[in-house]
Amino acid sequence: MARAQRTPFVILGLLALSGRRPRSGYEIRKVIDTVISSFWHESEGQIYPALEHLAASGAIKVQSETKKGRKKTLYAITAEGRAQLRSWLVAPVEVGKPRDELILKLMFGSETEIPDLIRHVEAHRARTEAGLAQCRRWEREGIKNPIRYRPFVQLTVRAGVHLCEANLRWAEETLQSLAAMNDAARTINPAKKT
Amino acid sequence: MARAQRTPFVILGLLALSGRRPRSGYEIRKVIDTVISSFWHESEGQIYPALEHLAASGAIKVQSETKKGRKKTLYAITAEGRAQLRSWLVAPVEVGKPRDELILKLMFGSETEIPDLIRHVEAHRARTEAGLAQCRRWEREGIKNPIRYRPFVQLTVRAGVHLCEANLRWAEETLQSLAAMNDAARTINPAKKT
DNA sequence: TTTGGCATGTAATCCGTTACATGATTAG
DNA sequence: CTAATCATGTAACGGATTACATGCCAAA
Repeated sequence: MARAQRTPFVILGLLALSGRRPRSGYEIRKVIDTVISSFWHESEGQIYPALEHLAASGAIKVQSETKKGRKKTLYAITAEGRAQLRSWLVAPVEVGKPRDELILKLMFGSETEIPDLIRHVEAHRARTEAGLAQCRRWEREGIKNPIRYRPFVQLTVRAGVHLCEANLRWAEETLQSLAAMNDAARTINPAKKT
Repeated sequence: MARAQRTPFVILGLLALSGRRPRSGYEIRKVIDTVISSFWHESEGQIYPALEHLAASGAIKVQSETKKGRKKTLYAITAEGRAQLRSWLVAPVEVGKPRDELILKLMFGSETEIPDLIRHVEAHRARTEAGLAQCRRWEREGIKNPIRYRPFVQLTVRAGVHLCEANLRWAEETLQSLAAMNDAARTINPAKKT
């Protein structure tokens, strides 16, 4: 049996949150790679086939619209789709198998030069700082832009904050350890460049 | 172009760390789902094909061994394989696309009952506590079991500690928020069960 | 006028997953 | 004796990724 596919539920969830307003496939794509991009992604080529399949199964309904000669296919969630979404929401969370390439490369650190590892961790720190800044912005935005599902968005933003801060603390600690290891190595072999 | 495959490099890395001792496919599998399982996994069906491919390309060499009538195929890394490993190790880390189902379900929290969300977060907390306990054990083991690559393992263990602690803090905070939201909801609609 | 964003898709391919198959050995 | 572990694989399937294709509209 194959792994449970979650793309349809992401679509259902976003259509449910959008309330009575139907959305086009393009809009769903945009929402996925902006508002939920920090904890979820979908491949481009998955959205439209999933939309088609959901419409065929009755979980969403199509409302085509022609505005200014330009046709859009808009989708709205049905009662059936909402029921499907709920049964998925209450099902136990399937925890993802870990795949952390940075940690893997550190694990194999004895096979490479310390400065290379330092570069990797510095890049990680930079990415994390950007992520934390984004989370902070979202926290502030949430306060002055109240919406029905805002409290839940805040929960996810807080997760981002906690995780980014932990990553930052670890990065600092690791950078210090690596610097110390590098100094020790240079003491033994002074030919090495910093 | 397809996504860069990392299975061969994981194998190469583990063979490099094992020093002069060659390993069987079975041993590699065991190592993957024990010592690096907290930050990396490989599917069962990937190891043997990857091993075959690496042997064909010259990155590893086969050393068959027959011990007590039982044949084992042992592999050791070659100079060529070590060079391939190093060029991968110094290449920029490819950051994984996020897929956090728990956060996703929280995001859609307005479509379900608060107690269901609480169960999800509690399960997450339990998993995280187990992970943290494991990391603590590894930290202690590392101290009394010094090996060549131990400092690098410690770096990865520290990452686990930082991340687990952050997850725990977030879980506590979130559980409190959810409890408050649940109380508020029950005040409005007292028919709901706790 | 040309760039970029809106809008909807398709196709090839590869990665990864699960499940199954097979047999020997060792510990309880 | 039998259950677990050692040991090596294979096959099918499906999901995911990337890249490409197409065309309209608005703004610079």
